[in-house]
Amino acid sequence: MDEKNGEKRKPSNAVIRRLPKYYRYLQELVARETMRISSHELAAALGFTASQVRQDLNCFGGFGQQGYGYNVANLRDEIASILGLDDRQGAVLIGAGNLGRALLGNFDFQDCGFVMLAAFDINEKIIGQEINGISVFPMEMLDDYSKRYHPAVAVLTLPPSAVGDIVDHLSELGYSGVWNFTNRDIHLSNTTLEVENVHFADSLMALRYRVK
Amino acid sequence: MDEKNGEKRKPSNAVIRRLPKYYRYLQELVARETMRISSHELAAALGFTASQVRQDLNCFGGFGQQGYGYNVANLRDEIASILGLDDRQGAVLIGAGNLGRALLGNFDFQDCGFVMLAAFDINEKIIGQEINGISVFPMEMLDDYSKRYHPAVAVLTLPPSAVGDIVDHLSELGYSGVWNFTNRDIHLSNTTLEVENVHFADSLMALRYRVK
DNA sequence: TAGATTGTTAATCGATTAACAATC
DNA sequence: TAGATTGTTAATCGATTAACAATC
Repeated sequence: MDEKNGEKRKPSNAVIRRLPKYYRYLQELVARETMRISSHELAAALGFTASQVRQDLNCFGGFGQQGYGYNVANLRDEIASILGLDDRQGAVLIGAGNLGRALLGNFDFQDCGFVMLAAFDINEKIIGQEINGISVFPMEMLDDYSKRYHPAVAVLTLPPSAVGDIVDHLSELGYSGVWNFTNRDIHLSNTTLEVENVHFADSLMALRYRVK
Repeated sequence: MDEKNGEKRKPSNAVIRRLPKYYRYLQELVARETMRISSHELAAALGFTASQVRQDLNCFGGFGQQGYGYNVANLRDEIASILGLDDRQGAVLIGAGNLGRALLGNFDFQDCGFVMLAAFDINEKIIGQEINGISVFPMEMLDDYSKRYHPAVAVLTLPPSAVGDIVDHLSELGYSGVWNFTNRDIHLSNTTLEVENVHFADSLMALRYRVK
């Protein structure tokens, strides 16, 4: 096979994490009706280097044209497709407290390639509510619901104390990813569950270090 | 001077971002009354390598002891001190919507070396409320308040459309950092303002890529 | 003392940057 | 065509890993 068929080299994590930034900026350019952009311009706007931009994009294919640059709308679409944003997967939210409700109310899951299907909570006062069109079901219904609708991803916005072994359980239920807002890192090697940790505290501590 | 006085080499960003993870885990160990830990154990718990752990820590000093390892409580304190968690700086929150209120209500700013002083909003219904002991003032009071109390950091939880040139203004007001939850990247080179971007969308898109 | 584990230097690996021929 | 800019290879830089003498 000799590593020549299909895509070039497997994109590193660093590359993947830059893709949303390209996407977001290209989206802006489309809105402003900009037609073309060079790797230099793109780099300048995002604080990267032109080399880096070209290297990044060439992990996935040659989207540019010599002497011209990149077609903005086309590149935006290509990156959307690489990330999977052109195809929506189901998601549920577990823990409809303040943060959970803030996400349900304000965050655009569709933009990120997901459809928010339902929320689950243990709090009687919250169960039965509808937030931005999403119903909050009792936690006991999670299993049945998951088996019926097969959501791909669970958003964990419950208190750290309530996490327990829910992650293993989600894996058993067939989830393929977890967006983890609980204040504990989840790193499993034994399952195929993809975990994306969002650590507010880590982020703020890094800022604390820098403002000393 | 020859780069031999004081700390060894300047810690890279990658190192800084691992410090909160060490800190968090050491905090747990202290709670469990574990006395000592080796670089191997620490590495295993966090998914790093022992070499990496020792390299990281030795950016700041030799906190261990041959044949023994590291004293848990001592190392925890050292890292807290490096991050600045042993000294609190003032912070204000700008935009007391859902996300802002979720942070005010649930997030422990003290743990991260800050004291939340006040919140600001333009919404009449929110102004005057008190959330977890923090008063919400009208946006117009931000300037006076900042000049009087000199908070170090502003937490930006306002809608992207409302951001405008607030960041430049904060810089003028003497802020030294911004914790940015608005969905636009802020990268300035001209000011000394430290910016920490929290990008939910980028994070979820990265997960979307991995669950394909 | 013998065993364990650090601090630190050297080797490796991977990611970023530079350079340039290809070509629109 | 001449100028611009890509795709890609090579060079550099930085971060991670390995190795081991120092030493508790």
